[in-house]
Amino acid sequence: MPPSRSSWASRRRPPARWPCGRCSAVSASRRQWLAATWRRRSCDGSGTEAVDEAWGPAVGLRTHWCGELRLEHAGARVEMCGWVARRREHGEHLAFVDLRDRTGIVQCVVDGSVDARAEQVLRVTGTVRRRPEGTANAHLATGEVEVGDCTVELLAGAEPPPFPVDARADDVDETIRLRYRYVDLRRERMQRNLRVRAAVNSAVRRAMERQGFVEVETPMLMPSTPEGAREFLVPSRQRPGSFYALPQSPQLFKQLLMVGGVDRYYQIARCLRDEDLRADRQYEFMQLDAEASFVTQEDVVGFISEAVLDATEAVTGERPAEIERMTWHESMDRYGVDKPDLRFGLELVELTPVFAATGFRAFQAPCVKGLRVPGLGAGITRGRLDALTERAKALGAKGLVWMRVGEAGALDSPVAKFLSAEEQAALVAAIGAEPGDLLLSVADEWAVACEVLGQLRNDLGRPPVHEGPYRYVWIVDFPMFVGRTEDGRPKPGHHPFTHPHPDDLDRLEPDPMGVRSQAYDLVLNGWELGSGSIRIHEPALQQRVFDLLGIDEEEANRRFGFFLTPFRYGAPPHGGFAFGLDRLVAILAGEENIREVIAFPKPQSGTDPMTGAPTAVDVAQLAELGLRVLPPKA
RNA sequence: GGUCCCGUGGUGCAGUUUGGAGUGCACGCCGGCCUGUCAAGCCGGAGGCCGCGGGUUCAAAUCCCGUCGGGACCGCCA
Repeated sequence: MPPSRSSWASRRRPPARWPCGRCSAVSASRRQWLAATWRRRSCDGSGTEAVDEAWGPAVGLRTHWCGELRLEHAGARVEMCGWVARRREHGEHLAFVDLRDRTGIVQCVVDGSVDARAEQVLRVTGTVRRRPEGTANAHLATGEVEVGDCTVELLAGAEPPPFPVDARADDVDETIRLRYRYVDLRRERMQRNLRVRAAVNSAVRRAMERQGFVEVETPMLMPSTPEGAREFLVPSRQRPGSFYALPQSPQLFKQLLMVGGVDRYYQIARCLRDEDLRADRQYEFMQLDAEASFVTQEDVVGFISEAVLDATEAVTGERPAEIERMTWHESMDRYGVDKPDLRFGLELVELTPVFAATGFRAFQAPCVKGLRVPGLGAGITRGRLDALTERAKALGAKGLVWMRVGEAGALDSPVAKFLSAEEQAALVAAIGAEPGDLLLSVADEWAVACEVLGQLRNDLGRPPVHEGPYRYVWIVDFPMFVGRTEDGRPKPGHHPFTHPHPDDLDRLEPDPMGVRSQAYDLVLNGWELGSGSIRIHEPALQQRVFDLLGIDEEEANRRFGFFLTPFRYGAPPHGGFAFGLDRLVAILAGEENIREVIAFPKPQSGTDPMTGAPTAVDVAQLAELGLRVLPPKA
């Protein structure tokens, strides 16, 4: 069932300052286009009014900001600086110039002609006045007033912009937007996203400091640790042939800060990973990184909850309810993923008991899971059903059973004839089927059945990022190990320093795959914001875990030596967390793609259309580093 | 490394299925007109190696092969 929209709708009201096409002089086609634009803007992360305040004093070449002028300013002599958003000339006696700065747009009236071109930089001096009767513009925050008797001073000329500097640029090829990012950033959407980001950073800092955390910076140049993500390497000039690595995260250093008695550390840290880019991944990204000593998992969860709830409130003006908890097992069982989107229902239904004694071979499996999609059964095409089946197979299922629910609960499905009347009735009852529903089912190992249906659930029901409430959830009790290596060793689910769940310590050796860890993820609307854990601080326990992983003392010292030695000098119990600020900002700004909330991001290719990076470098520069570039592979 | 989608004046799109002159739409740009517009309006104009290379053909934006660029996803991201 769709998420409740009532509270959301009131918060996400359309920003009245956008044109809606009701202006009489606009042609029919333009009016249609404007209306479409207005609709699009109206649901595009506009619940961010809380950040549209506090511009600071207008000083220097200006006395006021463009976007702040209201009726109360009528009569004031004002000076403003900005870019020409729009010019409307009416012959030699009257011209309008819409001047834009980061706060908004105001209409300036020139009694005469003006040679203003788009995106020129102007300083305008004039007098604020109420607009003449009938000429107010309800779509502009400053629409009740205008600046009259204007004189215009040209501060800088401008070539025509490569794309319209307004909402139309949303449709422009992203490479072009990035090549001219300095133009793109003038747009309201980009300005708003930057302010949302700043508000989140600020709120997070204040929350951490209020809770006694101290900001400490950690090195960007560190030794390479080939675990996990691929690293960026930096060649050493003084020691040719040796390399630094840029940090994937401050993980190791923050634990050393705990040994160092800092007790509560946080940092808004830049992290770098040389992995392929995605809508939610950049080479370089920002994390709130935190660690605390002498604390439990509950304490860490509390600290971080405070930070993200503060950040949410700072952006939206509303504080979400306390963040709920869910075990990893429950999340997989009910939603089929470890990062459930709780904005919509479509929960997975347990059907194993229903088919415990079935004669239908496809359902003779350790686990049978079902998904009821209300109303989708009516009118769905065979092609769509085939596509769903293919999707399920691509996700690892042996197949997908689909059933359309007809009148009186009759099941329309290629496999209906294999199911007894009792089984069909029990299925309808268990899953709560109604006429018109589409039922999907996967039978397999528990994990496969859950994961496949969980992905289909997202495919079929997940709302756009800017819709619905903010549904944070903590996923706890992750398994300590996930899968096995080729030689049968368990693989760590989080990282090898994660503390096992205290209740499971005795099962570590006999049943490692059944051991839970004290690792926890924070999830918001189906996005994994970040993860954390209580760390192992006892060398003996660390050795037990290394033994399980097949890491002997020699290898441990070689790989983690600088990190393990300090733990012999008195390491407090500690744990921490890190979450991705770019992702949090994107969701709070209503953006599907974190590139929209980064001032200068890189596209999927990893190259920068504006600066050209990465570039070749001079041979002499390489020689100084003791490097030579191999010829390209044939 | 893989799968799929997209490259047509400065921008966004039609046109490609079924080959027939760079054919069209909206915006922008340049010039002119216009005293209340507001993503102004009216008139006129300029602007194209249809990403690039090769092939098929009398003829290629269109069909085929390759390549480059961009995007989404899988792998990857402890």
